[in-house]
Amino acid sequence: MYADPAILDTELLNPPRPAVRSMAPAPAPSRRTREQVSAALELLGSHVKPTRRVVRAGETLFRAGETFQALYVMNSGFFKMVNLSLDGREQVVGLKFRGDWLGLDGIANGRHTSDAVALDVGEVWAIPYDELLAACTRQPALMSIVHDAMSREISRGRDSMMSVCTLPADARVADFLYNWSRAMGECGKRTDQIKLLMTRAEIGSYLGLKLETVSRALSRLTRERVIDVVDSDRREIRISRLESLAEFIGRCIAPENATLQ
Amino acid sequence: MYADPAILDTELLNPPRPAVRSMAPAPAPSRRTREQVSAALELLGSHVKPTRRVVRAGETLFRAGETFQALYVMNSGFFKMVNLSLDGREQVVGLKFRGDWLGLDGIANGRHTSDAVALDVGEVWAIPYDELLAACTRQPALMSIVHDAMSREISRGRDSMMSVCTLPADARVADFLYNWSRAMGECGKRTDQIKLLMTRAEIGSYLGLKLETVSRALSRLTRERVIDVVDSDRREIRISRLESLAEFIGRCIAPENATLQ
DNA sequence: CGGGCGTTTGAATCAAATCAATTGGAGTGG
DNA sequence: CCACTCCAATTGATTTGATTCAAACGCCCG
Repeated sequence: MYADPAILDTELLNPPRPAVRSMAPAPAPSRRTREQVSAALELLGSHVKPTRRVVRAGETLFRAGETFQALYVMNSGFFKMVNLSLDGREQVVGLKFRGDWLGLDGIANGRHTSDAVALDVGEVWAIPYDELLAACTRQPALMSIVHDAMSREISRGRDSMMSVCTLPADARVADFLYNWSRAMGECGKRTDQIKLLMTRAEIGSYLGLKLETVSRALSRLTRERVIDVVDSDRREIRISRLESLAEFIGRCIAPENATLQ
Repeated sequence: MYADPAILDTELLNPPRPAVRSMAPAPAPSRRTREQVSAALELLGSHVKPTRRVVRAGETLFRAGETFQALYVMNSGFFKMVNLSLDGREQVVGLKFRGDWLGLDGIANGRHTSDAVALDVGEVWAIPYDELLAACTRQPALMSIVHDAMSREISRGRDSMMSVCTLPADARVADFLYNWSRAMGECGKRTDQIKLLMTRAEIGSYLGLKLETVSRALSRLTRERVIDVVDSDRREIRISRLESLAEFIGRCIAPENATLQ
């Protein structure tokens, strides 16, 4: 994404690649469709009997430290995953949408390692882990679904890492909006107007920024007509064209090329 | 880790927790023993027939964009995972040690999303994914191993995120050394003297820092007698006491408390 | 011996954090 | 209804931690 053919493959950290490689098909953006998610949920519902649970905004599904015994699949709603280190540092380390699984990090540990906090009303399906394992051996398709979910979480984590480590503040916020909008698309919701369910502080936490920096970035995006803050409480954002967000990011990375050429 | 009872649970991003919660058992640090890893490898070897492959330093096991068809389990050696975005940003997004799995992010995609580059000679076991799936249905214990590996990768990714987003540069480098040393322990190697197999630039990339910043951090750690650069090519690091690294991190977070009290 | 690369270190610069003040709702209670 | 507080957000001024730019060193290798 945000392709800019000007700069490509610095070969800084990697052995030189074969020339063809730049021509290789773009790493597929791991897009899921609403239908795929629904199909997965359906399969799941028919092979295990998940306990449906409705959560309201602010409720906590589980907390770090609690013993792990069930996974949760989101049927609707939004969650943030919050990590707290022993020395008191706290961070939003992930955001979850429909079709995502919660609690995967607990499998290896026997304990959850973060808190799952609902950002809105939603429904999750609780699946005791041992039951899931049993069902997976009977139903290989189910196993694939679980693996896919875990794999996707790994990829997303890396993308976040990339964003945080290689993008300046403004671009990071733009990237955040871009991804949120895409996620809405995957849930079958509108992508051109999104409701941020977090405070600036929470967004900042997720992006490794302070709340003032997030606010300034949003102001700049508004000033440059990339977004509109449709208001009431400043959390409703209109995105005219999704590509303009990508372009904005490109401008942040390769500045002053606006005048160039 | 790096517990400092002074600051605890800011409740900034979270609903207030029940008071007992601070007393809950510390989130288990997901420690693996050398024996656990060996047992897993053994089970794996006896239920699928992995193709053993020896890689030499600098070799690439797979590249982003290649079609995914096999997973790789490390029996020895070290790998870095490198992501390259289309606009030319490049980053080391993960480090892998014995017992770790490579390529998990490809499952959901059908393509690998990063390059796996060996930092040293090592042996990996290649396991075609479809064979693994088949074996998992026959052998539930195998499935658990795979899930554990994925789960651990998810947790580790979040830990990295925490480190990058909430620690200042010096502490990040210290944390990096701490984790590397722990990882060596899990491989059954010495933890008090470690050989960094990366340049400062690579370490910086992994930590979201520039190479000069990494260098300065290492200098400071040396000056404060937390580490020794045992030299030749500056990559061999002696760590007298692992706890002093944790203490150093604590000092970075809560400065000037040295004089306080 | 000379060139290249990784590293260290200093000085200048810059992006983001910090500090601080103001606004504007939402909710409360008189 | 208005005065009140509380909290999220915005914006400006200032500071600071990390980057950038630059120079120099040591080491390996042809």
